[in-house]
Amino acid sequence: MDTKSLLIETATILFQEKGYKTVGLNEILKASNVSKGALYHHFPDGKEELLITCLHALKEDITTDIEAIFSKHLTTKDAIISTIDTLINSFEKRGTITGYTFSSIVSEMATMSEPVRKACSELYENIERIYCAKLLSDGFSDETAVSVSLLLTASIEGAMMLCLTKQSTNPLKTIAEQLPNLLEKL
Amino acid sequence: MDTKSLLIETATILFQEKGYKTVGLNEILKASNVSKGALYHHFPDGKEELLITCLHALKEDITTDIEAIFSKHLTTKDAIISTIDTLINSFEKRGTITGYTFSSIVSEMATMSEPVRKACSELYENIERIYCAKLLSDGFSDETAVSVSLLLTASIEGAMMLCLTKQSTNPLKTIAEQLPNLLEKL
DNA sequence: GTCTATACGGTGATAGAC
DNA sequence: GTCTATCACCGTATAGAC
Repeated sequence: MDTKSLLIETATILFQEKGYKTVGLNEILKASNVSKGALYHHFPDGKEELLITCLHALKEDITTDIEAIFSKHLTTKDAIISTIDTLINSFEKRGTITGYTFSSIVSEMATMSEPVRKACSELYENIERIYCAKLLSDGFSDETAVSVSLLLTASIEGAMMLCLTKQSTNPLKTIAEQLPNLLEKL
Repeated sequence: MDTKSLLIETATILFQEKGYKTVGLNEILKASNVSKGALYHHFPDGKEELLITCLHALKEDITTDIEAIFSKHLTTKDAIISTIDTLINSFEKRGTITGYTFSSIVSEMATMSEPVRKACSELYENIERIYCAKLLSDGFSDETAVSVSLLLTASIEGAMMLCLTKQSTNPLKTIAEQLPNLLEKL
């Protein structure tokens, strides 16, 4: 793999696991066996440019993954359960959730850097768009679809936070039980 | 006010607004007009001890505030709407949410420091306990009350994250519309 | 209890050889 | 394109006077 891709890949994992400020350039460099000079060659604006590039790459990956899950299931209900299952598995394997969340980056950087905030915003919008499309195909009205897709995104993101805090997958499991309730009874 | 309380108060606000790593000791000291020597007199273990103390104080404050709101309303539905309204007002006034969330600290520190993780965990448990008690008094079963109180906590926390990202209060407003739906149709 | 001055490590970033 | 050496700066933490 080329140096730039390697940098993006390792940095993405580290940022997701530990947040932005916590991860130093040296840590990324050591983990990827790349020199400081090479990094600044590919990312002249340094750490923040690297982060934004990571977020863009992450957007593509997440979109692809969730779309794959959603195309495999007929209803939003089934697709959401399957999505949450994937998150639970990821959490049980790695202890942290990588690949789907970036809450640490949002809460650290949303108020500090406008470009980063925008990149995060686009990411959430993409996720909501997928949920929304499925809800529409389920037969929900435009308005409900938009509202519910936001509620789904919020509750999943919040549940991941609770999983991190309680160091348990129970929060995700609980909402996986409760959310279908909501989707059926609309 | 005594130095120690002043330190806790200003640090709490800054940590909530900007996260843990982002806020330097110097920034806290300058904002509170306290010297470095005084800080290390009151908090010999430094920054992390200060953070944990802040989280404990925050737990008391949040518990008191939410309990006050919940005692003013008859049903969980009304109480939750009122709670979310408070959050929306706070967000519209200050631009960031202080006083109720600490997501930045959770996502930054949960995997890094066990004592901090524990303090955050206690905070969430307190909030969920209040929700749960009200749900029981609404007549829900034990099991549903526990599950729903977790879903409420998760969706509110997640919605605040989305508000931060989108720089809008719409996410909170949307879930304020959707959650009653869930509470009625159980 | 509070102050100032200082220590020391690590940070992001740059320069220049190859 | 990649390396090493070096930069200035800021972080937390400490020491000792008052």
